Amino acid sequence: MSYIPHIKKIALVDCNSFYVSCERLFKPHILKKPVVVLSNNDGCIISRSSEAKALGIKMGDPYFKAKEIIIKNNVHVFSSNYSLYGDISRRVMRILKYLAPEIEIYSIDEAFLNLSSIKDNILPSFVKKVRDVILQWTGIPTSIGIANTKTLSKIANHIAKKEKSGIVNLIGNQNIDQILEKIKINDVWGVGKQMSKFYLKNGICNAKQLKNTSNNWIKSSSNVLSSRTAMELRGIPCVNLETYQTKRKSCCVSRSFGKKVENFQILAEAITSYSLNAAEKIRSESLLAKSITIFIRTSLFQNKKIFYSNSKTIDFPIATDNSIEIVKNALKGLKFIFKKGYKYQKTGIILSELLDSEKTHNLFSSVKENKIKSLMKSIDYTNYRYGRSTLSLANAGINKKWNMRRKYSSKIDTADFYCLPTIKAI
DNA sequence: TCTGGGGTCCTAGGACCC
DNA sequence: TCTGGGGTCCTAGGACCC
Repeated sequence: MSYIPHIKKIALVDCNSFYVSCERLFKPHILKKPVVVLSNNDGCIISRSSEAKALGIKMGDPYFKAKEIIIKNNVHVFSSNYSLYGDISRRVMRILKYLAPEIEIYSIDEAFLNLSSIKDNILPSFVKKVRDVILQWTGIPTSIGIANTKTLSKIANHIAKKEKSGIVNLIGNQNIDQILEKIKINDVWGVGKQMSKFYLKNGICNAKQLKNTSNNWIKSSSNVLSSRTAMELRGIPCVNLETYQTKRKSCCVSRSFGKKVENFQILAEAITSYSLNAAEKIRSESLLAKSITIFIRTSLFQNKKIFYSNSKTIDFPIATDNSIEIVKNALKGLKFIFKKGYKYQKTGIILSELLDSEKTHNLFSSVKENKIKSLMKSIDYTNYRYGRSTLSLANAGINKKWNMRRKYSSKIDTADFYCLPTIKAI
């Protein structure tokens, strides 16, 4: 068990209904109204304003199932716009880096702060300032939970969401057991669907009960991660703060189709386009891929008898970031697993065993390879400058009829000059 | 008609070796 | 004829996160 003594105070900063808050930035008229944001393809509900939550709309609900409530209550609906959310996220994180001594960016809308060096007497005013500055500079409301461990700071944050101040500090709280008793077992960070079911079967229904369960029993009936969670509930830090950004180990690009696809050529277009996308991504992070996995599948929600899912992994002879090489192998893999007569719903590729290209030297690098490198560089620059897919391979298709649905896009993007919000002078 | 996408880590079990 | 036991490495699949 790893014990991490230097962390004493951890804050979790979480943006409230982040995607909804981003959409609201440029549309003040939806500020107090129920709003939801849909996943890719307008499939599921992935962000809800508090007003939408109050209507009983659940996280992850398929859109078509919630449609009735949505129409009846005049809920504002948006397709997701990741370019905008990513840009706003970067702004929030920049502020946190500026204000906090140490930060771990945990997800697009969350960050852990190490506040161990901040004295107890100024902690409340410090945290309030963080919250106020983010709101003032970006317009994004946040909640902040403070505790001795990451798991407890998650719980503090969970409670802070309902507080008017938006801030909850559990450090030194004498009634911690009473608080943990009110936290349902499936709301504990690190306890998912399967473990909840198992714990409930064994009479462990809330965070307090998990905290008081023996480590040995947890470890033997589950794994080390679960026992770490229990330790963290006791206030013993076991999950470290990752303050430096490690390079990713894999890169996946996949999408569901707007309409089911049977035709090989259309699948090939999609796979080509996703491969180009992934290749560009790893180049921008100076990574090289050692292998590629291509996968296709039919819908999970239809007739199980006609379900087909398959994948193929191909190793590159030499780790690469070359778009042409990656596309070539992706199509080879697709040919291998494609079966006629199925209505495909989703396809994608995963580049894995990623290496840091700055640390990798190829003994066989040649003049030809250097030429390819500079070709990739100019493609990336052009696409950065003039918009993605300005330069592409003909194989990726021009019309992209298979592209996903985005019926309710706000078409605002603070990261793209041509999609900036405009103000009409009257 | 319509049910997201992108990650990480752990474990069990097989293959292989001595 | 009897057919051991312990170690490592790899991979697929599962569970979790947002």
